[in-house]
Amino acid sequence: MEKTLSIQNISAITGLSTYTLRYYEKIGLLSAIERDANGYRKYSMDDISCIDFLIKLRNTDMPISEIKKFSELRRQGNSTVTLRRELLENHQENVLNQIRELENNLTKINEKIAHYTKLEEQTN
Amino acid sequence: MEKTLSIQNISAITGLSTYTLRYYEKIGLLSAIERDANGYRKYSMDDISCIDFLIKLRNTDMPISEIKKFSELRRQGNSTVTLRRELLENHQENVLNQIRELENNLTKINEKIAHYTKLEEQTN
DNA sequence: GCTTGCTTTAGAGTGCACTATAAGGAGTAT
DNA sequence: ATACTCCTTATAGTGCACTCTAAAGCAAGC
Repeated sequence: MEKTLSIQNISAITGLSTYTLRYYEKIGLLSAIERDANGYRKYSMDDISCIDFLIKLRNTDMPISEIKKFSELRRQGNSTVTLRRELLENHQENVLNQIRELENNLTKINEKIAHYTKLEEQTN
Repeated sequence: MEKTLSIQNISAITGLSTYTLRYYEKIGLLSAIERDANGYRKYSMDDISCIDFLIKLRNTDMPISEIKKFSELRRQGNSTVTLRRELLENHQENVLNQIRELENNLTKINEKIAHYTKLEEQTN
């Protein structure tokens, strides 16, 4: 009685819609998922890890084209570990820049809030 | 001989394309820009500040619909200062959450890089 | 055996934020 | 006066990342 995970299960676990899960598979972000006798998708625990990681890449604004490259490298096996590391290190830099820019912009927003607060105090 | 700023100037200063500048004005992110005798846009220093700030809102992922609300409040004058402050404070929270989530995801990316580095060391 | 509810696929549609095109007007240069 | 280069408007097109629809298959319950 091994646990088989349907597309609905995976949708509930990952938060991605079933549409998105099929879409990601079709465009090659996910390796072809195993099928049962009916042709229904049967997800493994390993598939869940993959999906969780690619969600993190998406959430840090890696474009789908780049995630696809990463997935293809993974499918090519151990010989691509260095390329995968390099791809992630490049992305790491992007994420750091994103954080820095958000922080800079946040400072300006804070200044504006402070300005408005001052105006409110003057009006009272 | 006062300096008049054309749409090209503003494009160069702000980094937004002329298309985008006209688009932002049309949908109401920018208050109607002054025109010269030929109907050409004539931007003021104040317009530049407005544009610079709305670029910061965009860069922190405020949707255009929300920036539009903010711009409309500004146009309504001093009585809306509190509403504008509240809108920005709400956005401030969003930006903080974005930063936090990026940092969490970055941690996972870093872990993956460390994992790959370890694999590379074992292969050597 | 038929309905309900899941699954499959290919392909169409959506929403956001631009980005480009087309048609025409005005100012300057030759 | 004609070409060039800017500007204007309205409107059409693009790219990304989904999101949904349509048509059909299978399987359990009544």
